[in-house]
Amino acid sequence: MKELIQKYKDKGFKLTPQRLAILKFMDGNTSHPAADDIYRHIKKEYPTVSFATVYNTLEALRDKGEIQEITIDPLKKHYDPNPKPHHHIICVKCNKIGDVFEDYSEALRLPYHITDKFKPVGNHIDFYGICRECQKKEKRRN
Amino acid sequence: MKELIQKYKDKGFKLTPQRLAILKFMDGNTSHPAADDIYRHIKKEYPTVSFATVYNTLEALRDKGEIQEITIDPLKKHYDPNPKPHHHIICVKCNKIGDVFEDYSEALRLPYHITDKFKPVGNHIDFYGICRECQKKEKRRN
DNA sequence: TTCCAAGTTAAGAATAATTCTAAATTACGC
DNA sequence: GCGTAATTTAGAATTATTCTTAACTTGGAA
Repeated sequence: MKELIQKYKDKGFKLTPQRLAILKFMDGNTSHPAADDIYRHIKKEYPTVSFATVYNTLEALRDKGEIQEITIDPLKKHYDPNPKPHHHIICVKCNKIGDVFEDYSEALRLPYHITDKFKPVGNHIDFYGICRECQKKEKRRN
Repeated sequence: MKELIQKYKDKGFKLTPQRLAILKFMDGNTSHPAADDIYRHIKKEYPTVSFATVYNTLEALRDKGEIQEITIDPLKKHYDPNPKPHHHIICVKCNKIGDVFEDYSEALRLPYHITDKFKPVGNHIDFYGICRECQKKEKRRN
């Protein structure tokens, strides 16, 4: 906790109570929350918090490379406090998102006719699947 | 053209002029248009066309497996008339999207601790890059 | 410790993508 | 040509996200 605060102060990140609450919520969180999940959680402690604060903070953290914005759910962005490059798997039924830390970088080479047109700067794999809970629901329905 | 019509008739897809215009626009289109690109194009020929028609048609085509909905641009969905599984590369500056037909399927195996929790149903790689035009713009700025 | 500038917050308006509604219209098999 | 089921339209509604602006904090400097 102290480390968390120090880490951000060192980076010239002004620490307001709202931001601290967001940082605490995100720290080690593997649920890949969307902005409104974060908003609803922070609102319990700071009932007057606004969406702008949530989005501002997420944007600042993203720009500092502290969190990742995940574009896998067509409905909305999700956020991952783990800044290490990794991949994700999303349940096509309920949209739950899981982490995939496997390293595929060696395999993901682009052919010349692509690198000729685009200078590569990164990649991300969207895996699609059906989570255990949704598999169970499917069975029940039969 | 005749084949295009027959193909959809055979599938029990009611062919209205608006739908035909959308099909024609999409056929062989590699620009990965978003709904409003399609809307603006169709509107030239059918000035009274509505967004609902565009979205309805895209949804129907997606459900029939004729087009793919691409979730790579955090701002909006894009559509690809090529139903064959493949990947994409997006320019992080201008959001232009290119196709990547390389086959990485052998490499994209998921570890057991993931398949234990999610039954895999597919995957898609988002490559990020900077397109030639945006590279040029960057240079000019220096 | 107090002060101040720069950055941050809150409320709500604005924007943008997408979906929904309900009534009018149309495709197409018979 | 008819009837029905599907489709279209206009516009309202919804949802995610961004913007605006005035009031308020934070943290460094005096």
